Amino acid sequence: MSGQTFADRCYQFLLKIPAGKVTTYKIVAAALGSKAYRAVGQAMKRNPNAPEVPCHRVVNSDGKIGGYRGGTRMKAALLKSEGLPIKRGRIENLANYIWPPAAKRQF
DNA sequence: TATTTGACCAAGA
DNA sequence: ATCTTGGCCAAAT
Repeated sequence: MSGQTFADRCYQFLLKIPAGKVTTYKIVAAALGSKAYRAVGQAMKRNPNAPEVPCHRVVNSDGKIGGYRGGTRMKAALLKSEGLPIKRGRIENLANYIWPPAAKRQF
């Protein structure tokens, strides 16, 4: 069962993310049971299975867009297309769009 | 096998 | 608010 690499497991997790939601590199790594937040991003750059994998839905923990193979500018445009409020290269109310939903109530 | 690399994160000399 | 530093992990070279 563990025939896949860490990167492959990341792709599967990203596929679970619904449109309009985003996640952070740290969350993905934690969901896989590791702290390799850096290895997650590395997996995208090295082998971005794109466009099969929505790697554009992964942002930084600070709500920043983070990096992208095609440029942060394009990544922001894609997220905007998903309905995410991006201001000056940053996502506002990130906790409201993060995935998986952490807080029980976020009013 | 050892070294280097990053689409990161958190804290602050 | 910004920048710097250190740490962290897996995959590539």
